[in-house]
Amino acid sequence: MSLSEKNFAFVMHCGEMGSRWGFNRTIGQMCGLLIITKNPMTANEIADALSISRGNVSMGIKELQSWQLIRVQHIPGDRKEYYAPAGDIWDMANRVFEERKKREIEPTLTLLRDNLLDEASNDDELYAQKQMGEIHNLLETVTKWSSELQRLTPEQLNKLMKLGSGIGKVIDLKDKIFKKE
Amino acid sequence: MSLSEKNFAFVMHCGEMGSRWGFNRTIGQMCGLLIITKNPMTANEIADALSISRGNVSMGIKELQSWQLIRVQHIPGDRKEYYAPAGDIWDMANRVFEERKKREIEPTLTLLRDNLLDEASNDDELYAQKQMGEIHNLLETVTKWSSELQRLTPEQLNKLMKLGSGIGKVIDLKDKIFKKE
DNA sequence: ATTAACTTTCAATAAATTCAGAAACTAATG
DNA sequence: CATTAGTTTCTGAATTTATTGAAAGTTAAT
Repeated sequence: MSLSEKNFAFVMHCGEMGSRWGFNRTIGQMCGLLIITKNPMTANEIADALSISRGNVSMGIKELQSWQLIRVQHIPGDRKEYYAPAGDIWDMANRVFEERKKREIEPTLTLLRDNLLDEASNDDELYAQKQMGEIHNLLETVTKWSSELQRLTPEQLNKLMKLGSGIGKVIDLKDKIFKKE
Repeated sequence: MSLSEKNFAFVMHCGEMGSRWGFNRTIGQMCGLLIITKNPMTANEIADALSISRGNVSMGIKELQSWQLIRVQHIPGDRKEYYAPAGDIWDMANRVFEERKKREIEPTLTLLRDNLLDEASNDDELYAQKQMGEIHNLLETVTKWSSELQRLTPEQLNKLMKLGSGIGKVIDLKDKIFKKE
């Protein structure tokens, strides 16, 4: 079974975006392919569909599993492993987001925390620490926020978004309520 | 003037994170360096501080300017260009975020919009389109949300965050209000 | 108009990443 | 336990990306 032109274009696009999203081209393609393919696929089918080596597929599978983006399925009486996306689009996006947070934010937070523990011993260090403090705050805020948001279902999120002229209003809203109650 | 050990560690860390944040090692280092250095620096000072070539610094500057992360300053009676961060940490983070949205989300949105215009001509395409539709929704939501959030000052954001046990509550809040008013 | 101070560009090279394909491994089957 | 169907690991080649340093470009002062 080979891909329609449009579906193929999508898969190739996923490849091009792959590295921006945190993995590499092949892995991006594999991910896109599995998402738009109704039935789980074997490693060989993936290799054929994308014209890449079997070994490469194996590596890619390992990587996608480490991101928790795909899962293995077995078909009774068949020894092959079948791969499918792990969860719906929303789930997958959350996982990517989570993983990227781990890679892009957490290491820096750790370093900054350490660094901020020590006293600054001169003017340059004082200024540097001030700036690092700012970054630290920012990253903590982003982290907290994203975990709040991830708790919401897409529906809740949509609701929230439709609040009107911006989330800023919500703050006023909240103030109003606290006055009333 | 050379960096203290701690500041140097920070700059090197920025380098290591550089590629994760969307640029490369050198550019990450340059960005970190300029952020923690109180006074604007010349290209040569940057090259010295990081032990990289003058040409490389020039490239890096161009790139950082394209991200709108640094700006040039002139000192009267001095022909050299002095570089400094453009804005505070919050501003810079917003710019990085904005730029990454442009690179990581917008191209996909464009492709998906195109792809979703056509009728699916068979079962496989139908399923694929359903999935692409999901991705499209997700990305639109993320895009809208992030622009809402970026309008807020850090203070507003903090206020919002302190709403208590999660932003989810705000939705209930909103429902309550609509009943009342 | 020439020089000096500085910046940018670009071709050559170095370094890192990706990938195919072969070899090694694992587990089910007879 | 030997065979076979399947998966994983590894190596070096190819590709891509980053970096240098020299040459070209720019600008301001003399």
